[in-house]
Amino acid sequence: MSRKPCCVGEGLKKGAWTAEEDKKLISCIHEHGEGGWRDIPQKAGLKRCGKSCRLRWANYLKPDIKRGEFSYEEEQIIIMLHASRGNKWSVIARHLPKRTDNEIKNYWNTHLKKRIIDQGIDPVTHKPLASDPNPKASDFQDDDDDSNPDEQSQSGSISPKSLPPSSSSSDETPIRNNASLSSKKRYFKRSSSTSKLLNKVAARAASIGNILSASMEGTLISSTPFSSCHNDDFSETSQLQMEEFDPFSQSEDIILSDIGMNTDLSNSEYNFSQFLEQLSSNEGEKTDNIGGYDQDLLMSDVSSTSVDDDEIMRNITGWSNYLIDHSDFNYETNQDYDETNFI
DNA sequence: AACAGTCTCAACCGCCTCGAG
DNA sequence: TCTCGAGGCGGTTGAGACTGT
Repeated sequence: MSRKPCCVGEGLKKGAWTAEEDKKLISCIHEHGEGGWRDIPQKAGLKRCGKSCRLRWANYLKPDIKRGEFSYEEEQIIIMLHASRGNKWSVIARHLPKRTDNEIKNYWNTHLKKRIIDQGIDPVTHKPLASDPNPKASDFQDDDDDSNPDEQSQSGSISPKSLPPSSSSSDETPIRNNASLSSKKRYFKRSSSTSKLLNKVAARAASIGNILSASMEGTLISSTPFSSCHNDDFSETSQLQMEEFDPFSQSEDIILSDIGMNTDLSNSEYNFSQFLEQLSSNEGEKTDNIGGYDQDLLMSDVSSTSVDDDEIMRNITGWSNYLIDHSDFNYETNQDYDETNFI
C-alpha cells in the first residue's frame, strides 16, 4: 500500500520561509492553536503543506525555543545520551529544555561528531577507534590560554543567535537567520580544561555504552562492575539505591551528577565556572594524558578515586539498569534473554 | 576581486507510530 | 481487526555563508 504524500499539491511553495510567511503562521497558531496542521496553511493563507508549517513552528518559531551556542553541559548531556540511546534525537531533546531534536541532530553532525572522531572515538559506539590507536589531540591541546577572548565569548556572552529570527529580514527575503552568520566557523580552541571535560564526558559515555552492549548480549552478570568489579560485597543499601535509580525521571541532578555535575539546567543562574572549578579539582590527581582520550584515560576516568566508588557504581549501574528497563529493545523477543541476568 | 572548496543548518523526504472510526 | 490519516521521527539535501588561494 502506498501512502499519498501529505505535501502533494499544486503550487505549494518549498524552500526557505520568508518573514511574511512566519508572521502568518505565528498569528494563525496564536488564533487557532497548535494541531490540525493540515488545515493550518489554509487558515493562515500560506501556500505550504501542513507538515512544513509544523516543522517551521516546532523548529524555529515556537516561542520557548532556545537558540544559540550549546553550553558545555548541554554538550555533555548530548554525548552521554547519544552513547546510551544512539540517534534518538527526540529522546535527547526531551532532556535538553528548549532545544529541538533537529537542532541537536545538526549540532551533533556538524560539531560533536567531528570532535569525538578527532579524539579517536567512534561516534557510533563511543569506543576508541581501533584504526586510530594514537588519536590526534592537536585540536584540543592548545595553548591552554584561558584568557583567550574568543573562548571567553563562547561561554560567557549571549550569542546573536538568540535574537529573533526576523529581526533583520525584509518580509519577502527568504530567511537565513543571523544565527548562521554568527555561528560560522566556530573552530574555537578548547582549553585543556575543556579537553578534560570532553574526555570525562566521553569516558563516562563510553562506559555506559559498554555496559549497555554487555547487557544487550546477556553478559551483564559476568562482565559488569556491578557483579565483578571489586564489588563482591555490594551492600544491600547500594542495591536498594540502585533499584530506585532513575536518572531521567527522578531528578535532572542525577543525570548531571553522573557526569560530575550538580546543577539544574533549567536554573538560569547556574554558574558553569563553578562546575569547571569542581571538575578541575577532581582532576588534580589525574594523568596528564588528557588530550589523548585513549583507553587508559577512559578506564582511569571511570574508576576515578576522586569520587566514592559506591557512588560511581550506583551511577553507572543505575544508568545501565535504567536504560535496560526503558530501552526500546524488546527482551521478550530475544531468545537469549534471561531475566535473571538483570538483578 | 574572483573563484573554488568547505561548512552549516533550515528544510525536506519518506517511513513509522498511534489513535480514531 | 483493519484502514486511514495526522503527527512524529531520523536521514538527507542544498542554499547560502565562510575561508583560502
